[in-house]
Amino acid sequence: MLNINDIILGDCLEELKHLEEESVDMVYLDPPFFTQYTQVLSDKEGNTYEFEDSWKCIDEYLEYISERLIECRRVLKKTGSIFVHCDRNASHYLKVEMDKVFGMNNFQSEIVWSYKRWSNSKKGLLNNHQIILFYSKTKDFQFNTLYTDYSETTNVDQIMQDRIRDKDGKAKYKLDENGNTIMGQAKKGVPLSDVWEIPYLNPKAKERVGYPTQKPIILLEQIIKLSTKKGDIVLDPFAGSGTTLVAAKILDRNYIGIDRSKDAVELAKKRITEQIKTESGLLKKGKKAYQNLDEKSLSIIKSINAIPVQRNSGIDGFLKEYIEDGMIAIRVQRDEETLNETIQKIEKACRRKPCPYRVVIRTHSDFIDTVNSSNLDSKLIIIDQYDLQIMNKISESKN
Amino acid sequence: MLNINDIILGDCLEELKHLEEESVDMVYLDPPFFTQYTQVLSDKEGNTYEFEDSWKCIDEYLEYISERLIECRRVLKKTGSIFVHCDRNASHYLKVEMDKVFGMNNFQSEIVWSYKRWSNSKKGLLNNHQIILFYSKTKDFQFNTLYTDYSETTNVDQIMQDRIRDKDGKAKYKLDENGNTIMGQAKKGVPLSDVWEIPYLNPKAKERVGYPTQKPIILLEQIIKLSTKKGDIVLDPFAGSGTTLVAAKILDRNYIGIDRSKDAVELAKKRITEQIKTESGLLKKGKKAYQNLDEKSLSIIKSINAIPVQRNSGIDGFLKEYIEDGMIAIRVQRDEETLNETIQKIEKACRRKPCPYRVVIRTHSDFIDTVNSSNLDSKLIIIDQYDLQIMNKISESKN
DNA sequence: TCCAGAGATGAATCCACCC
DNA sequence: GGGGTGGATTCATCTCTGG
Repeated sequence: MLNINDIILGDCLEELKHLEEESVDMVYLDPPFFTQYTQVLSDKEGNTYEFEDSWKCIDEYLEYISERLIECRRVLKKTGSIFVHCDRNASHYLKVEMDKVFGMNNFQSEIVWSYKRWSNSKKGLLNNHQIILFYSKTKDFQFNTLYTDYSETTNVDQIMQDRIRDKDGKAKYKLDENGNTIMGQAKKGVPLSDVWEIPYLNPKAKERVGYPTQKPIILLEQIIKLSTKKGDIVLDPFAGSGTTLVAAKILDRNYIGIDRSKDAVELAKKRITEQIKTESGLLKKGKKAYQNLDEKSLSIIKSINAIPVQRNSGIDGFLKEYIEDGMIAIRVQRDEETLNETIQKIEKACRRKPCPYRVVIRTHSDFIDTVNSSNLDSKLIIIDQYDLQIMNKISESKN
Repeated sequence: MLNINDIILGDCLEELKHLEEESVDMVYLDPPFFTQYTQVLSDKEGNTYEFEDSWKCIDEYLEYISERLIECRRVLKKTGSIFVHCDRNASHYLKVEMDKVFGMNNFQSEIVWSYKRWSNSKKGLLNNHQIILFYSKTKDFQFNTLYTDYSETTNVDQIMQDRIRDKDGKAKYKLDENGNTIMGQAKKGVPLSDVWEIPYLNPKAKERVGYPTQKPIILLEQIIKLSTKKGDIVLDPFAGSGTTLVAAKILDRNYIGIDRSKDAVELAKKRITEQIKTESGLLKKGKKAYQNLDEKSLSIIKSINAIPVQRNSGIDGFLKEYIEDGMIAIRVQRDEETLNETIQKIEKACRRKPCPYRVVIRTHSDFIDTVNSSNLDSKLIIIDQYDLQIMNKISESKN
């Protein structure tokens, strides 16, 4: 018997044999990838982690995985599930193996973990997702439906209102005696989809322990919440830096971890005692918190040849057109702003930046005379919105 | 030889043999799904469409696909690519076949088409994505990088400033001799990722023509834009309702479509001729198609205080502001129009209408001198687009 | 022509610092 | 102290070069 809440050093094929059958509630499997050479990756302290994943061919790799999958299935309870993190180049072969071991009928979902990431010059599309296969052992698997917020375009009233069917089977809103719609019970939200947008572990995140391929804790938390309840046992046969185990501990689940690398086991043990979880501002506050551009300003920026920029309170975007040695910053005057305020904002934002020219789009004519023209240099360009220009020309033509 | 810009009735395996090798720039393949029974589906008018996709076993299905894949590869140019829309249940087997036919090295991307869709609550995660495999014929494939906006969390310094690396590989902002930051190169935005969030075709959308598994036109447009240029040939061996062909037509690509079903071929032909026959036919296909065609004009109209009008031949919108005895008509110059043409169009459209003033927004500077100014009266107002005005002011300031 | 190793890449985002 | 902004770090990278 393996101890619960421990990380074992060893090959999971051997170690799993010490585990009783049908004793585990969930398995998260993040196996080494299929690369045909030995990879040595190192963290910032200079520790190296060697992946001995040098397989002669894909079949040898698949046999390696398959043997371990069979053991995983054996130790899983009848109500258990398994989540397999896939290699981009071998995911399809992996799924074929999964079908063999767990059965096509027990395939539940192909989860897409999608994220934005720093780019690097590449011909083709940016690689911004990974696949996690979700299989159950039987059809009576444990599953907790999670709910997300309704999408912004959904008509909430429509969700809230009760409906009945008339005699033709058509659905209608239920009305009370006064003809008003009746509100139904508040619904919980939309059931979780199989596409998960979770930020990639940032280079500067405290959560990072330096282990390559480290996954965000939130990703594992979501998997654990879906498939287990408190007190259940989570197994990670390729524990690595121990993210799964940390997530299990945070959520009051029990865990068993196995890894071949001594460094990894030590790192994981240390990590569990001092859990550090990054508070992702992006997930917590949402994208909206960073958006400084309202719909109108955004449409103006986009209508010309310019790139919008959200996370800056003074600059709305840059012209794509390039002048000698610099970019041209643009700001659209907001409805509640005087022209002076708009100018101050863009000037402040550009103060320490190499902006040879700043452009303000004036959207309304109030307070024009409050602009202190002595402060303006020729590098600040003020352009009137089209309708202002049109009205000007019309009054000119009348005189 | 098959004719270009036509839809052929027949099995693509046979028909493709009439096509010369290395003659096609892109193949979009949306094969029948692997279901082990005959599907009969019907549209809202009660017409039924029968799919004979009943295969005895997965191997038979794969052989069927594989034969056709080989033909597709043969007709593809060396610079060509293929996009295969995958069945949820057979995608992995399909990818194994693709690896065999096109080679692992020519695998470019696994595109995730993600969408939000209500569905009956089954146990498990909502199935909200589909996979499109992107392979090229050789490594010298044609590819046009598309750009998207920066993330909300990106700060402007990242975009503006150049960096260098010291000998330890650490990145720092580049400074000139005075300690000021140095400008970066012109930026175009973020290269497109492999996760595409495109709304699933609304069942009630007018774009829907009743044929099952119809794909949104934007999805196909994106694929075509990525992999082909104007005048290239797009092949769809399972053309179905002809979405690919319509998208190709809209983007000035040539197309060849094949389908086994007489109904499908007729439907696709009808859809394309409608597309060509009346310009306003586009409008019937919904707002999306309209927006797509004249996105830029529409965003300019929307960015000012104006009401967009449906695709009149000469007028894009009217100012909400009212002058004495009439409305002010606006037209945005199209990329392919000279200023003269733009003026003629709006003047013609306004001839018999009470438009005291007409406004033209000039979007590019070609052919300016061809305007015969003697024809212009003061009731025609020409306004430059913001970026033209900005560039003018900048050159003024330099003199 | 293929492989290995060196060198270039560039935006995302958490964190630290500043006002 | 709280909101906003500048800085730093990263890539189971990607591309190019030389043997």
